[in-house]
Amino acid sequence: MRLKDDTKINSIFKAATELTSEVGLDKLTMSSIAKKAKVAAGTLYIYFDSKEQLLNELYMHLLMGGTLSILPSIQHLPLKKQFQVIWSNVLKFRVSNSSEVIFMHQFRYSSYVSAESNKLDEQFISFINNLLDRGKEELIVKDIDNDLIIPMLYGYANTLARQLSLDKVDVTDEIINQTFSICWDAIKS
Amino acid sequence: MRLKDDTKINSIFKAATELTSEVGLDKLTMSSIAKKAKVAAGTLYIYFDSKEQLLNELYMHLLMGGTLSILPSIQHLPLKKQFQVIWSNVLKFRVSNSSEVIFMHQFRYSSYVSAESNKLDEQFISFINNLLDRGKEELIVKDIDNDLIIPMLYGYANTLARQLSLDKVDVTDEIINQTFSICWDAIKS
DNA sequence: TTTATAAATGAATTTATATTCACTTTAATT
DNA sequence: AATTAAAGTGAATATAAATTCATTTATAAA
Repeated sequence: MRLKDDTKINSIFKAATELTSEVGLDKLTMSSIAKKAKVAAGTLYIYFDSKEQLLNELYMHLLMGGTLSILPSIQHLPLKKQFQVIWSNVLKFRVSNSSEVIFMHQFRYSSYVSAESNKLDEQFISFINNLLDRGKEELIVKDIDNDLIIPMLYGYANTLARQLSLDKVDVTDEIINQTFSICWDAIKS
Repeated sequence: MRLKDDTKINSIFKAATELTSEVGLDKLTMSSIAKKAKVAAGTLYIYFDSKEQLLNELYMHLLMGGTLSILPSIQHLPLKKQFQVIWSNVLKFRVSNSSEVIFMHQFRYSSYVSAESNKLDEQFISFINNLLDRGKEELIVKDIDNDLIIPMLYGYANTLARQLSLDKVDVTDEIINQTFSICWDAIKS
């Protein structure tokens, strides 16, 4: 008997990601994914139960391979340095993977998103939460509810990366330093 | 002869806005808009050429009635105060008009958005640009490219307002002050 | 009142796209 | 090499939603 071909899932994911960044999530069709991935439309249903499942799997795949894997084991570094490493990684990753970021952004606010996808998202938030709490203990982070701080980091990263990608600016060290100084001044006490 | 009924456009806009916040832009259908607005499906096509036009008109309507009208005539106030007034207005408006904000957010990143809608958007950005430039002249704002600063303000406002709405937190003066201190520390030199 | 004209209706049509399925191909197992 | 079970195909089907249009209704003007 024949076995499933893992590289095929990659082509499917790649096709869906690129198409979304080209035409938008709302114009993304199963046939166009199939065509771009060079498989038959029916094949998509061997690997995924539905369009909804395909998109959720893709989202979780990108979240794990990208944003989450970025959280390095940097527990030993001083807090500010940890934030800086994360900021730099997130920004560089996002700008050099702009199709992925566009897909994630559009998917994140669509009605396709499942409970499971949502849960995975919270892992990243939770990591930042811990970092902020420690910063407050060390008295170097403003004593403001994390729920009021995190949207700044999250919203800024999203919006900035999207803008830099669209403008095809490449992320120099100067840009990283300048934008990080904005972030850090925002949250430091 | 019979005349068009302006209140009908309002019901249509209201229905489309609320439905988007309930089910998402990608599940928004012309029939559901018609049903909720208590008009026949065909009636929508008397007022609008297409779904695309309806959504763009709605977006521009919200942008003008909401975000843009928020920019007050406060030219006489000191710069920091101007930012504070705008921040407070934007936040309060966004949280108390969460359906509108959800619609605008989902529409903004959809493929429906027309060149005209895009252009209107830039008015707001341009106002902030001027404010930042003056801040730099007065040496109270960081000497960093506006394109690196604005995404912070814009992304933070979006993400924060969305979060506050979802959590049904109401915008107290304390929240406004705390979040504004985050913004201001971020951009002040 | 009557007339004329445009608004309003909603069922019918068109169009688009997710999903299925009868069939073909592939490759692991015997 | 033969067997067989699952992958792969793509045209056909089902479904859903945008748009049209023949008809009815409301109202401004005569």
